[in-house]
Amino acid sequence: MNLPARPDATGAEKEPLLTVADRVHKLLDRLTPAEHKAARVLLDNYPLIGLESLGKVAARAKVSHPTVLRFVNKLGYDGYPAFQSALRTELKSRLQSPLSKKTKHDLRGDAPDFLQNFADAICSNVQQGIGSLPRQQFESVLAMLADPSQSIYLLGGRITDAIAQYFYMHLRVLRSGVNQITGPSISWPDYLVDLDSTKRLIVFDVRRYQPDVIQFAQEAARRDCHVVLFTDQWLSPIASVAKDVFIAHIDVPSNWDSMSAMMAQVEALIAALNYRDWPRLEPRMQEHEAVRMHYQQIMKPPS
Amino acid sequence: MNLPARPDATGAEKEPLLTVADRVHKLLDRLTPAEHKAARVLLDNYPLIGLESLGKVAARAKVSHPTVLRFVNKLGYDGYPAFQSALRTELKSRLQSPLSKKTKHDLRGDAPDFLQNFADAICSNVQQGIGSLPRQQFESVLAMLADPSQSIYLLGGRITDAIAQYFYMHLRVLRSGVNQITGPSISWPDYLVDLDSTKRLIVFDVRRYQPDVIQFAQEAARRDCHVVLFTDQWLSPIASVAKDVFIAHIDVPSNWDSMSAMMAQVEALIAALNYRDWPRLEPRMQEHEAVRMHYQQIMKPPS
DNA sequence: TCAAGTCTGCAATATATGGTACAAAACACA
DNA sequence: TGTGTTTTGTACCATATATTGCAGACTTGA
Repeated sequence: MNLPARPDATGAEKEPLLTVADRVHKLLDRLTPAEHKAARVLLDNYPLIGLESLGKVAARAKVSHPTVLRFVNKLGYDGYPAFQSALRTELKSRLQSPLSKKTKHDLRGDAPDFLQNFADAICSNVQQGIGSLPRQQFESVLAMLADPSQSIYLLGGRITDAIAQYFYMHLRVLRSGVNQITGPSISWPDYLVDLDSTKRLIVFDVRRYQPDVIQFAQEAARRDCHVVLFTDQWLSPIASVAKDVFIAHIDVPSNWDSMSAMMAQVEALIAALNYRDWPRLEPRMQEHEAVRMHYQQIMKPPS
Repeated sequence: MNLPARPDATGAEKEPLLTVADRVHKLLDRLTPAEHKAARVLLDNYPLIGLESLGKVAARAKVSHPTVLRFVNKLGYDGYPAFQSALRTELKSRLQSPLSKKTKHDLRGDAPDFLQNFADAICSNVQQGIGSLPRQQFESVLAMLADPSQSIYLLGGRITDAIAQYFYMHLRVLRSGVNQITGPSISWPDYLVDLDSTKRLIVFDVRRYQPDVIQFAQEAARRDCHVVLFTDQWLSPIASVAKDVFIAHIDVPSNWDSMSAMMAQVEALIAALNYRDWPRLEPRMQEHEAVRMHYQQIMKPPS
């Protein structure tokens, strides 16, 4: 699925396609002797030396600080920090895809496969989102979900509402006392009356953080309601009032964010809850299944 | 979170081999709340965030500079530069071993546990689901989604309805003529009147295939409506009447199925659609954004 | 409720770092 | 050898960054 050359409307897209090393190679012969020394040191210790300070690099190359700086400017970066930033982003993508053939693709001008990149990015997000779960927090939320005496309220934003609903549908089967807050936000305050220290609010909020969701969560927290937040790596403002925060990366090579990692976290919670409390849950789930089957029967017109 | 008896290897600890992440995990529980936030930010963006400046990390974690510094000191490093230096050395060795094997395991020194298995299973599903997309079919569905003259109807089952909603929320922004079929299934037949050969039905159905969904899709197909199906590897009965079928694996080590791979497919479609038709979509999306912002403004009570 | 202790951000400070101006050095060419 | 140009390092400055002290905020336990 090599999508055709993308209309360059967003700009700033071309720069990252060239790695720092690429740029160095390209103008290696046009460099002055002292700058050449700096370039060699960079290439020989690529890329980590570039993350050291300007002075360290200069010392290693046995040239003066300004020489290194001039070299970096010639590479096309607006200052040493910009250069370091470019290195970091490069390093980031290299770390994410262990089988890093990316550079080769780029060098050849080969468009890397769009779908494959996309899948890789999502996997990376999923691994990150599940790997970084602090176990203690995970356990405590699990205990909370397992305790039927603690009523649970679920709320999501415009996009994340689907995740909230997904979670809701599962929790409904597993326990009682689960509520989904839906409808126009003007009607949400009705729920606030119920939200006190004996209740739990699970809220989803990702970037372009939604004012009405934030306000609701803050108000709930003010009423001593235990707030559990699912958010992205840039943290919703709700994070400061939430007792538990689950972070999932949502960035993928797209104009849209990806909720897959967040979904995975939710699914992990559901799976763990099941695993943990199976003896207690089994009868309830079987009954659930039986009731649903029976209901389907009586709804079906006799044919 | 090793749900089955945790191995909890108590081997002799090799001090010098402790990675930064190891240290963080070790004293995660002993950290103060603000320090905990810093730790989370570090782990969630590990390790590159640690190479940013103290201030950047503090800002990201929404705590003060000194808090981050105190956290770093607790880790056992003599100042922030020392901490960064440790990260660089660690990164260096990781970059040298080409197949950076199972980072998560190494970082924790743990046996693979429940969560890790879960994440691996999901990733495998995602890769499979996206890798196996026939490109021609992908392209044709893409063209269909891009054509505003073809009205689209979305339908999901009990669990997959959340995915349908998720897709709907995105498509709504990208184009007009998108409808979500919701509510009790008894009311769905109303929609059938509209479904003819000029309309497209996108239906989600996974195992325990839902009779009402199946029946609706079959009836739509009989009326010459082009049906696109998202299903699992065991194929919903709808597959036989659908013009396009997307298959996602849904099995994970859990009593519940995982919709993550299906979600990833949907997100890939959205991303590709964006990528492909960006020039045409951009004005619409910007207007969408502007309208939403403006609406938020006028809804906000003057304070 | 109060008092002891802990935690945390603000502000001040010291230091490191990046950036610039300029002059010495090296070079090219007559 | 001299002159104009390029290259390079020194010295300086401005800013960013790390570090420390302290006081207010918060928690804890009686």
